[in-house]
Amino acid sequence: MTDPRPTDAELQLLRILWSTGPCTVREVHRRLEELRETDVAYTTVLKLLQVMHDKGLVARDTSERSHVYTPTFAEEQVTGALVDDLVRKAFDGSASRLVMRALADRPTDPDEIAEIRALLDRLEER
Amino acid sequence: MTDPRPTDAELQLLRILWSTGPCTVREVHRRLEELRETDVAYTTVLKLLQVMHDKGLVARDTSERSHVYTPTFAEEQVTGALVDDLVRKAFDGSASRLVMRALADRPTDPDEIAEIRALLDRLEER
DNA sequence: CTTGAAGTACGAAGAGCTTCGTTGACATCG
DNA sequence: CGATGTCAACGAAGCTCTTCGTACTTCAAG
Repeated sequence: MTDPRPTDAELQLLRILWSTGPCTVREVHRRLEELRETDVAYTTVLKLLQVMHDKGLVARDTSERSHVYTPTFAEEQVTGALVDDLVRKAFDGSASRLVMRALADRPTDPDEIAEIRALLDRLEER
Repeated sequence: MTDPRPTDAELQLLRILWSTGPCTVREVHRRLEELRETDVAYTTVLKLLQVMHDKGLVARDTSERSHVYTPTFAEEQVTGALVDDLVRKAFDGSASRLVMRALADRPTDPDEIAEIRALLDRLEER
């Protein structure tokens, strides 16, 4: 199992793949350009996806001329790994310290607060 | 105001400065080597601190021959900026989504859960 | 005054990330 | 068939980050 921690540019493409489902390079490129304002060369996206394939971050179906790319890790796995990484490097391994910092000095929706409470309830049941 | 987002190596040094207080290069180097197992060249730490000074991450007192370095940002500011960054890049700007991910699939101390609840209470009072 | 220790400054190498141009294969339409 | 458009592959350039060696400065001890 490879390390499921993408770089920034890779994460951006993964987010497109997660939300859209399996895509050709052309589709990813189109979605990327409409997401950002700026232009991006087609070959930039192609190369990035090839690199991601080498790293094991995406699988590809080459049966058609236009290859189709799919994420190999679920979104929860990848974002979880990124959170782990930050917890380790910036919060001495304490996830709760990260949580406190994420909530402090930030307006948070009451509904979301309730949702977090519900999760805490579930956690305490073990 | 410069961007208070350090790289990984820079963060490691900042953490030493935050916990120990203003330090000379020599002191940071010693603390770093005892923190990690591996050896690090003295000039590596020196160069890193110089780069951090150029970026505005640390201030230095050059009145003595051994310069003394101090963080220019508080720990809360820097870790907060890192959290912001991750929230933006991986969670579509939703801090609560990051919180949920940080708590899911992770054994969390009951005391810490209580602490988070207390914070949520305080947040809701506004 | 000379020598050695401790310090700073500087340049450069190597790695990884991001971007893109060029090339060659392949299909499609006239 | 030949021109045109689409695609994958590849290499390379430019950037940042990290690491370290070398050279220069300063100070103190003999």
